[in-house]
Amino acid sequence: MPSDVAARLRERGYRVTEARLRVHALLRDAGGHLTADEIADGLADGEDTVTLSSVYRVLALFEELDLVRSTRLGGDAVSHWELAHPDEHFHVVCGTCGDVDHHRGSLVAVIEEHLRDGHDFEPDEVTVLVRGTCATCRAAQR
Amino acid sequence: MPSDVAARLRERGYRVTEARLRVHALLRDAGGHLTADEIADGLADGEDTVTLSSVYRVLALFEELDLVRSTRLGGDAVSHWELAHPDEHFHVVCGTCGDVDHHRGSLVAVIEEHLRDGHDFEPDEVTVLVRGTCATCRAAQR
DNA sequence: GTGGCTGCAAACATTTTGCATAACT
DNA sequence: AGTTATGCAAAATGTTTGCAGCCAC
Repeated sequence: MPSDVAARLRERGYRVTEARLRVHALLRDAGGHLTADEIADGLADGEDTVTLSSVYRVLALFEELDLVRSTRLGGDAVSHWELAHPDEHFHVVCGTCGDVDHHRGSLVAVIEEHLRDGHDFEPDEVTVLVRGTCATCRAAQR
Repeated sequence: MPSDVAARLRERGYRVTEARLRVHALLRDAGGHLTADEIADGLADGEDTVTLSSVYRVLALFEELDLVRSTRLGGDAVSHWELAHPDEHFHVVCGTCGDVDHHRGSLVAVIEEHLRDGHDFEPDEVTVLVRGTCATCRAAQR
């Protein structure tokens, strides 16, 4: 079951190009959390390349189409990108090894409900980011 | 009851300077969420000024001393800064009027407990950011 | 007086943009 | 063929850094 980027693009009147397909494929294969730079590097395959600026343009389009999501892991200046999964999840980042985990939970729903009911605030987007130390790194420290 | 920045600085061997006192005072008076640029502007008082680079250096030091906290409100590239309050809270940002609210809750504690007990992950820092539309702006839309 | 702080300007890193060429439809 | 997307280079943005002089200690 190929994720149908092509169809999604055509459907919205955008062209199906090499660059777009390759960026999407790389994000899918890598399993998430690449920077624009890493994507450009990862696509530098001998002759064929995708420029950094094109990577940014592709990612901006994909975000508009809800195909990818950008996050700011770490206090960093850099954005990280991953394929958009419909199920809500939040990021757990280990500050030592840099590993990133996805956690699913009812948490986001709880926050939304609380704000909607208790504060008449309509939530659009809820971001939860946890930084700390993972089990493996903690074991190594001892 | 003056927030004793001076004492905190001396205690750690840092000097008590005009620039540091003024940055702290501005953050306290503004009640939070200023960018480095806004701080520099806010301190441009006739003759006396604090350079943008100094603002950044002061903020970096304050963050190390746990006097301030930086957050990335919005998908923005800019950092916002506020005095560090000991009680956990998270940010609720209205995308229409730009207003920022603080909410307190047991939520952060719940997340931490879940990760610690269920996943052997030691959380350092939990960031929760909600974007949406506030009551006032929703009323105006109708 | 001395060493840490500041201002200034220049460097840096990330992301965006203008324009001519290449490529999808 | 027509128009959109790409590459390249340059600009814009936010933040950091080197260095000489200044100020808190």
